[in-house]
Amino acid sequence: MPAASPQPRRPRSGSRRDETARLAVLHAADDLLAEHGFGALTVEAIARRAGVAKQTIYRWWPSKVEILLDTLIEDSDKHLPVPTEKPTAESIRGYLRGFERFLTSNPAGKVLLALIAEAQHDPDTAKSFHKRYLGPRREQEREMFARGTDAGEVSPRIGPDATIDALIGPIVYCALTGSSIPSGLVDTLVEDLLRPRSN
Amino acid sequence: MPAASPQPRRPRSGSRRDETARLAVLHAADDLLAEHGFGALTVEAIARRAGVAKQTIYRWWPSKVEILLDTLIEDSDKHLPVPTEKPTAESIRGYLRGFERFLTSNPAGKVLLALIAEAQHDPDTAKSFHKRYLGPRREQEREMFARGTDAGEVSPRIGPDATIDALIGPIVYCALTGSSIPSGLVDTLVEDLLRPRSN
Amino acid sequence: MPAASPQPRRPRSGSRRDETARLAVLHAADDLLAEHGFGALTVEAIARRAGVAKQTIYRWWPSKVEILLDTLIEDSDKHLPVPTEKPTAESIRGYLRGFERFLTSNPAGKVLLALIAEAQHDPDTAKSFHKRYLGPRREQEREMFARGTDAGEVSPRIGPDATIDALIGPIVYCALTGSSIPSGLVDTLVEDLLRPRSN
Amino acid sequence: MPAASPQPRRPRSGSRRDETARLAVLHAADDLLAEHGFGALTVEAIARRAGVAKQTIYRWWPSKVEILLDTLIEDSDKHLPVPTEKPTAESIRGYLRGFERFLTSNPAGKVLLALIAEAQHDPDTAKSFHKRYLGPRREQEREMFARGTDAGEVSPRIGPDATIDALIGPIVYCALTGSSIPSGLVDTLVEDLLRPRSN
DNA sequence: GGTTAAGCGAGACGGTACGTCAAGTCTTCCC
DNA sequence: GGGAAGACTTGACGTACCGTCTCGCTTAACC
Repeated sequence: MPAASPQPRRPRSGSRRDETARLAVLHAADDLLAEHGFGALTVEAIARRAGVAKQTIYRWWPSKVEILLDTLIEDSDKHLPVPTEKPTAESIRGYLRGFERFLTSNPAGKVLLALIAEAQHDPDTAKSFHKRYLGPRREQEREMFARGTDAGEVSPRIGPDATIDALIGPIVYCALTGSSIPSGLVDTLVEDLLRPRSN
Repeated sequence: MPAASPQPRRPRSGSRRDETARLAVLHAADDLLAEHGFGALTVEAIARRAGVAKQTIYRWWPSKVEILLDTLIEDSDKHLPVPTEKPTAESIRGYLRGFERFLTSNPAGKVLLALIAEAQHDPDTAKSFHKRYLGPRREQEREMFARGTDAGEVSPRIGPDATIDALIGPIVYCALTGSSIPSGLVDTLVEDLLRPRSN
Repeated sequence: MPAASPQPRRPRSGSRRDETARLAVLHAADDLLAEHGFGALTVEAIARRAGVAKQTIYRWWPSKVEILLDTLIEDSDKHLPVPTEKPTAESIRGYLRGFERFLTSNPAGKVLLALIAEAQHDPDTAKSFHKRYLGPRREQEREMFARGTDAGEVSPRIGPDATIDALIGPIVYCALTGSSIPSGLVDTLVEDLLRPRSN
Repeated sequence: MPAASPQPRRPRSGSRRDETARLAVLHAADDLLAEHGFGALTVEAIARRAGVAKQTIYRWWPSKVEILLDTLIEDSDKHLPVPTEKPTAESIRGYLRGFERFLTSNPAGKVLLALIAEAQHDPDTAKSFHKRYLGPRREQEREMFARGTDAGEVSPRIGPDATIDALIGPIVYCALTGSSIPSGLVDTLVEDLLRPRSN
C-alpha cells in the first residue's frame, strides 16, 4: 500500500518489500499519534518505535502524511464502509452514527482529524488527502445517495454534495472542536434533509 | 492584547512596549500565513519579516499560536460581529453568509482554519483557542439565539448548541476541505432548523 | 582564528563568540584525531566530545578540515617556529630536527599528516591547506634560506624551493609511510645541499 | 588479482569467477578516481559504473582500498619496473625520472597518492598498503642498490633505506603538495648521494 | 537632569528533527 | 553457485528552527 506505487512493482530479482516492516511502521505511526499527538509524530520516532531504519521509511513513503493516509484508508475501509446495498434513510443514519463513533471513539478517527488539520498547513498534504481519501469516499457517498434517491427511499431537498456536507460537516466540526456531538443533531438533520417536507 | 498579560504591567521606569513592533509582528504573521501557509510560519521568519528580534516576540507571546489568536480576535470582532440587536432569521442568515465570506475570501479566515488545524496537533493550542476564541464567540451566538427565540423570531427545533453546530459545521467543513460552499445549503438549513415544521 | 573571518567581525550588538566553545572544539578535534584517527573525526563526534552543538561548529567553520587547520597553525607557530634570526647551517639543521620531532612525537604532527592526506582526496582541502599553511610557511622558509645565503652562512647548490623540498620531503615521506627517519639522513642532506662541494 | 587469491581458485563445481566483472570493477575504480577524485569513489559508484552488483564487489574485495591496490600493483609492475639488470647510476636516475613521470602524468600515479593518503586515515589501509605495495617494492629497490654497490657502480654515502627515502621522498612530497618537481633536484641528489665526495 | 530599569535588535548557544547519502549485510531470483 | 537486483540497518551529513541567553544601545519615568 505504498503511496508511490499503486501497483507494486515486480522486480525480476532482488528482495521483495518486507511486509513486517511495512506493518510495523503503520502501527507505530498510529500508536504514536494516539498516545502523544501529532506533535510527537516525527519520522525518527516512528522509526524508533517500529524498530525500523529511518531510511526504510523514506524508501517507501515520501512523508509521514502518506503513512497516516495508508493507515486511514485501511482502517476506514474496514470499520466504516459506505453502505452500498439498498440504502435507506435508516442505513444512511446508521452510516452517520458509525462516522460519529469512528471520529470520537476509534483511534483511527484521530488520524482523520490529524490529516484534515495537516492539510490546512501543507498544500501537498491537502492534495494527496483529497486524491487518496476525500475524493474516493465522496464518490462512494454520492453513489449511495443516488441509489437511495432512485429507489425512492430518500428525497434530498438539496443537491447530493450539499446534503453530504450538511450531514458530515457538523459531525466533523464537533470532533474538531472537541465538543461532543449533541444528541438529536444527526436524527434531525437526516429527517429534515432526506425527507420532503409534507407541506 | 498580549495573551500573557491580562493586566498590563506598569513598570516603574523604563520603556513601554513598542506598539510599532507589536503591529509589525501581527502583520508579518498574517502575511506569512497568507503567502506561504502555516508551514512557513516560523518564529524566526516572523521576526525576520517584521524586522524584529526573536526575543521581542518571545517576550510578549508564549508561542506563534498566540500571535495568530491575537490577529484572529481583532479581525473577527471587526469583520464578523455577532448580531446582538433584534436578531431575526434574516439577520442570522446574514451572519452565516458573512461567516462564509470571512472563511473563503478574507485572509483572516485562513487564520481561523489554521488555528482549528493546529488545535488538533497541540493540546495547548486547543486549550487557548477555546478559551480565547471559540468559547466567547459561542457564548455570544448562544445569546443571539436566545434573544431571537424569546422574541419569537426563531423557533429552533433542537438545542442552541446543536443548532449552531449544524449551521456552522458545514461551512467550516467545506472551507477545511477547500470545496466551495454549495449554494442553497445555508438557506435550507436556516429554514429547516430555525422555523418549526408546519405539519 | 575562525577560518571564515580573517579579521574577526565586530558586531555592534549581540553576544560575542564563546571562546570556551572555540577551544573545546579545537581540542576535541585534536584529541579525537590522536586517539582514533581521521576516520573517527566526524563533526558529530567533535560536537559530542566538545560538549557543543553541531550548529555551533558549522557557524564558525565551513568544514572539519578548517578546524584542523586552525589547530595546526596554532601548534605549528608555537612548537615549530621558523628560525628567522641569523640562520646558520646549524640552526637550519635544528629546525629540521624539530620538524622531525614534530611529525613523529607531537600529536599535532598527526594533524599535518592528516591534512596532507585529506588534500589528496578533496580539492577544497588542498586549496585551503596551501593558502593557510603550506604557502605562508614556505615563504618563511624561503626567507630563512635567503638570509642565510646573504650572510654567507649557507651556499645552496640548487634553488631555494628545490633545497627545501629535498630536505623536507624525505622527513615527510618517512612520517607518511610510518617508518622512522634513518639517522644521518638529515645531517648528510644538510651537509651536501647547503655547503658547496670543495672539489 | 583479488587481494585474497593470488592464483585464481579452482572451485570443484559451480561457476568460476567472472573475469569480465573483475576487470570492469578495476577499470571503473581507476576511471572514477581519475575523473572525480577519491571523494567520488564510492562502492556504489564503482558498481554502477562497472555494471556490476555491489555484492559482487564485496564478495571479492574487502574494501575499495584493495581494489585500488590491485590496479596500482598491476600498473606499477607494468609501467614502472625496478631495474634489476646491471644497475648503474644512470639507470637509477632513469628509474627516478620514471617515478616522477608516473606520479605526475600517469593516471595510475593518482592511485598511489590516494593510497598514501588513505593510509593516513585508516590503519587497515596502511597495513595492507605496506604489505602489498610499499614493502615488496622497497625490497626490490634495496636489491637494486645492493647490486649496484657490489658492482662498484654506486657508492652510497648512507644506508640503502636512507638513500631511497632521500631520493624518493622529495618526489613524492612534491607530488603530494601539487607542486612541480624542481629541475635539477633529482640529478643533484643522485650525484650527491650515490657518488662518494672526492675530497 | 542624572539615574535606572525596561524594551529592543542582534545573534550565539545547546538542542531536535529534517531528508539524503553511502556503507556493508542479507535475501531472492535468474542463469 | 556466481551474479544482478535491491531491501535492510546504521550512522554521518549539513540545514532549519526551536527557545534561552547575553550584549550594548535606546528610551522614558522617577527622583
